[in-house]
Amino acid sequence: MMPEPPPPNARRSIGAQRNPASAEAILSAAEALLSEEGYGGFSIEKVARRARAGKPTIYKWWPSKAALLLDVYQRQKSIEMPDTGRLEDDIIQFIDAILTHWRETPAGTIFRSVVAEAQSDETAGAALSDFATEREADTGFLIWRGLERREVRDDIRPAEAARWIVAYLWYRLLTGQLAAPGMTRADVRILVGGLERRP
Amino acid sequence: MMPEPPPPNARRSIGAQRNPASAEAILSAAEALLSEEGYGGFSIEKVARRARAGKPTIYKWWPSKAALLLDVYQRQKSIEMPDTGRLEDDIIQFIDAILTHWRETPAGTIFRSVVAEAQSDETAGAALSDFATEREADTGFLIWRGLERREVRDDIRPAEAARWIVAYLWYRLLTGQLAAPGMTRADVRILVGGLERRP
Amino acid sequence: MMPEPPPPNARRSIGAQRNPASAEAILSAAEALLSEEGYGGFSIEKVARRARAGKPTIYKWWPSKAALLLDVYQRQKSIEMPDTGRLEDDIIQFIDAILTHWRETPAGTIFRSVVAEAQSDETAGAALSDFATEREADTGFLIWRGLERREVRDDIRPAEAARWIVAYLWYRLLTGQLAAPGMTRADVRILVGGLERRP
Amino acid sequence: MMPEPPPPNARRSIGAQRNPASAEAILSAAEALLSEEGYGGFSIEKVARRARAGKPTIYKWWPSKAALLLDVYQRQKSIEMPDTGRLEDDIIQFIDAILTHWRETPAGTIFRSVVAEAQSDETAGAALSDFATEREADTGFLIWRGLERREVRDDIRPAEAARWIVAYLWYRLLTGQLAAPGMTRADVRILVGGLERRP
DNA sequence: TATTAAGCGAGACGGTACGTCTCGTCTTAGA
DNA sequence: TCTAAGACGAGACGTACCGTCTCGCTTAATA
Repeated sequence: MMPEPPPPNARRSIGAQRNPASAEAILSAAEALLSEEGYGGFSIEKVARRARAGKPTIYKWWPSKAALLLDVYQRQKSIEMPDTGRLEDDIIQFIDAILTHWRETPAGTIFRSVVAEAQSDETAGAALSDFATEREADTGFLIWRGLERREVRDDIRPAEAARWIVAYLWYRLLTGQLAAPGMTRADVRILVGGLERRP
Repeated sequence: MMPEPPPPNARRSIGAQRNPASAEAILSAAEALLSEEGYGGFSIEKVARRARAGKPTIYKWWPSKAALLLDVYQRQKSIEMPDTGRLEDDIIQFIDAILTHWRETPAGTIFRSVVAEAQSDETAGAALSDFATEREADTGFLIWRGLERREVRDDIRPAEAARWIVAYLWYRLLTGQLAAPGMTRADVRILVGGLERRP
Repeated sequence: MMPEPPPPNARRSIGAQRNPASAEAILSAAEALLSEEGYGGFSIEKVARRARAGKPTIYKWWPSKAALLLDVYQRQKSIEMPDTGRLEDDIIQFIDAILTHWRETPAGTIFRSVVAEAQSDETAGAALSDFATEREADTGFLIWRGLERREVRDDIRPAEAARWIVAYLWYRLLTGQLAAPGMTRADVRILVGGLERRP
Repeated sequence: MMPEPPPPNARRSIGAQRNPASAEAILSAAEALLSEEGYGGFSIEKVARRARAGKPTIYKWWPSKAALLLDVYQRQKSIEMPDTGRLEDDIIQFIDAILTHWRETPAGTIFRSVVAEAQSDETAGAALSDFATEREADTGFLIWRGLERREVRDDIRPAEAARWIVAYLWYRLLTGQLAAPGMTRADVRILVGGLERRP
């Protein structure tokens, strides 16, 4: 009935300050859980069990499932921008690198979870919206470099153009089309070349 | 101990066949619930209560939450294809019509729910993937008409081009950017005209 | 979507230990429910509702309906052994006291429920069997005192003789013959005096 | 969606009259179900499935689970009264014969189910009470023959004395003490000889 | 050096929802 | 008119999580 003393090797409080080992254990457990069971099998309860952490400890630092998911996603390593010297190839390589990353690491599952969570949690929704804007800006660098190289039309604004790329990436993820070799090249040709017949 | 007989005006069995009134009541209740409380407040339990239906009746016909959500979404009325005589305006009007539809009817919330559900339910995932392909084909009609009118480059394949449009629509929905007047026009200009500097 | 916090006056956790107030509320609710609706109207669901307790709280401490019923029965106050100085009167008074107790308090309904439950639940079956043995031993005290007083034949073993009394009590309960004044006296005469014609 | 035609070998209506084959199939299915799964696994639903009968057909002829259980019990073959020429042996043999019957055929399980059902169903309760009275009368025959043989005290009334025997039998059944060789002999000695020390 | 204050694990708590089972009623289609 | 079939509203089953609360311990910062 009385609480057992914890096993001697357990993490304990380190005083009136956050224990980084706990935060680390929780994030790792969440990541592992997501990659093993996906969003459907993800719960704070399981994370706590796996991390040997108390639920209130989790809620204290991440007030919602969404917050924890976002933190887990932020931990994933980011993708380097390719530099082939040619816009079209840059975009293709960038897209394929991200799709591969999503396919071969937990990152894809984690991000799908964030998107799902954002549909029912307003905080996550706002965070996702901000994140999207940020991705547009980052990705805009590819376009900006194309402008520098005078490959891209002068009236193109990098972030707006990048919006198409980000949307396309999410769409591939959410529809489960992460692995479709060749698809990217054809699709990117359309975006880069436009739809209009040239005079 | 004995189950109460239902009130005399309740829906009853109409024999060894599905009662369409129940199906209707369930779908309506689900739609109303989604539009009032969103995906987060959606549960089979609440749908059953609201529809005055038994849970087993729901599970009998829609084996998962995803199946019910998809059926609710299919009930939404579809959008007519605009025909302005000009590809760019067709696309802009089409996108804005859908965004408006999503913003002003429950359809947006419902579809966000379907997407969320698809991230944890494999069946819904497959259905969403199929649905996406279907939308690409439908939307491809706009491009095809542009080909007919010789507005569009000969080497463009309608469904592939349409994929960009569908992805863009989903992205606007999922990031909560349903109402951004003017945004669509600028973005579509990029897709239609392409990124490349003309020689 | 978010679970409502319980009303401020509700029972809450008192830490990582069982809250006796909850246990008490649950047992009381179960007892009240049984006495009002009988075994047929008894369900864990109703007990939880009535006790304002969560179902999992009940299942945590009483893993089956049978366990809860047995605990509720154990809470009933026990009957004092009469001491009239004469075996036959002791037995009659004992039997009538128990029948009255069963008739005028929830105890009778509760014990009938335990017996019923024991017919489909193995745990309850074993518990009932143990309980019966215990009752035989307890009731044997009446016989033992008769032996002490040299009223009872030397070769009688108290618990065996008491088995007849316990069986008789259960039979009266299960056949709904709790109130039949005079019946007990005649029946007990048979047990005490035996069937055999004396030489 | 439309109901399948039944398999060609199914029992069908034989017109505007009760089909005895259905009644038989239902009773057999109920008996088999009880003996295989016990009272806990017994349900009208399963009986109907097993008998390939419609639930309304069952409810039409047996208005409650209790009624069906009682009918199933009545179908069991009855036990012959032993005639050893000596009261005590008659009673021992009678008791052991019934316990053996209950132990080795479905009859024991069925009767336990009837008793359990009688604790929540008033109809079954009344039927069980009547049944008990009937058993007392039947069993009284043993005592009556003892009277005839002048083995039994003149003031003993057969049905009352038999009540002890019936109670004892039920008790052995309900506490799961069907198989305890030797127990019966010692216990019956007490009943027959009485508790009182002879002067 | 002693006290306080926060963090920590553990886990109980009131709840909601899950997906399944059975209840007893009802209607149909077919013989 | 009776049958098999099965849909129906109702509601209980036992389990998983939710987010909150309290406990008893541990430790760093403060007094």
